Amino acid sequence: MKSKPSKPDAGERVAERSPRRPFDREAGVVVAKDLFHERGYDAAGVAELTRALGINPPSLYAAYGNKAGLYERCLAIYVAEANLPADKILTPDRPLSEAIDDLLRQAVRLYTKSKAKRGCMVAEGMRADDPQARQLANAYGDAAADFIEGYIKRSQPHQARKLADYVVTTLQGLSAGARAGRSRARLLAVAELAGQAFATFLHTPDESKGA
Amino acid sequence: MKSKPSKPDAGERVAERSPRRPFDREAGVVVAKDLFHERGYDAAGVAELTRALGINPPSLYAAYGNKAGLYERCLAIYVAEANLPADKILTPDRPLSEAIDDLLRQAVRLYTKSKAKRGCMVAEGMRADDPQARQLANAYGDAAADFIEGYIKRSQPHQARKLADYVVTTLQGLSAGARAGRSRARLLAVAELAGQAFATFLHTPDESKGA
DNA sequence: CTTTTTTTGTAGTGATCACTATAGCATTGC
DNA sequence: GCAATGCTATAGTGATCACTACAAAAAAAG
Repeated sequence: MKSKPSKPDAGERVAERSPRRPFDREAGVVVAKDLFHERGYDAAGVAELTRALGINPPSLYAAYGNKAGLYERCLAIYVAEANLPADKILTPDRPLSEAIDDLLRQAVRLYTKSKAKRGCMVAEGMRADDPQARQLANAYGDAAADFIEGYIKRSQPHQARKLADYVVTTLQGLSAGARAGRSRARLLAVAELAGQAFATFLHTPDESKGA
Repeated sequence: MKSKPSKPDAGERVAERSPRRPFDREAGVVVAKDLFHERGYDAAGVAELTRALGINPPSLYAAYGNKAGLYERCLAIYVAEANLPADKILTPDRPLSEAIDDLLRQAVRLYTKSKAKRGCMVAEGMRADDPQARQLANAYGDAAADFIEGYIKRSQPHQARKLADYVVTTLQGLSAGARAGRSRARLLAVAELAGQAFATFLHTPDESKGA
């Protein structure tokens, strides 16, 4: 993507002191993020986005490059907002099973916080029809999965991947359930079950036959 | 793979390459089902469908009503094909935890059987952007969830819903994982964990606070 | 045979998709 | 003030969406 070069050798004095603010780009990203979260990448059209931002299509493309560029920035602030602060939940000073249980519960609370914005924006973005959007979301999803695996590996180096896969799969299922309209209470019950299940995994050595 | 003639006295003459030959509706549904499964309802366009069926749009609409109507028939034969024969797996004569474990494992095998047709067609259809398609898929998804819940209720009448939610959530997570390209081995490991977790749920009384 | 019904192919419907060329307008440097 | 600059809105790009009017052609009915 391009940062901001308007011309190759034009004057470098580009409005650094009093930047005219035609429309707030950052605020626009927030609005677009909510719309992407609510409708999904594919269903959220450019016309709908520009209407929500109160701008016209050329302004969107001038500011963010294209639809995927705007989506990229939306994803960035979605994870930066730390709605599910994995680094705050998965801390080394608490028992592994307790941390994972907390992660799952807080995930459910996040996924069901808003009636409109259900589920995890990253997890849902990973299933977009547009390959570019999918790749963008996958990057964040993979990073989250690696983070979880790395955290588990501290306590359970042998089956960290398997356990991380279990957590990620559960999170994806919870996100799907939230998107399908399942109530917070029911999803919390599932998270609770998964959490206590995870605790039992740590007590059983490893009876899998592999694949 | 034509098993039943559409018309009793239509004769068996199946023109090989006639410019105007009637097309096999049943076979068309099978082809469309694969395409819907592979690309998803929204991404599978009518033009793509008609190209795959070797027909033109008017034939599709004359035969199936509209795109959603074709999708409905595809879903019907998808579940009728009994790729995941829940009624064969969840039988009353076997232990509950064993049956659930078997269900999860066979689900993973089904979801990862084809490289192109990943995941569960019903679960993925439940997240289509088109509300009609979503409703269609939801009908089958809810039926499956009710079936699982009813089966669990035989052995565990008190927490059947919670346990069924856990199983359904896990299935949705596995389908999402398969769709994301996660390997069969890793998903099978997750199914195994979820299966043994489910077994532990049956031994613990019920420490949940309910919803 | 002729007539009717069915079913196909050609072609095109308006709507919406992401995206942009162009020009108007406000701000900025001089 | 005056041109240069940058952002805006109007309007429209071709492509694709689901869907269909129409008529030729094949099969069925008489």
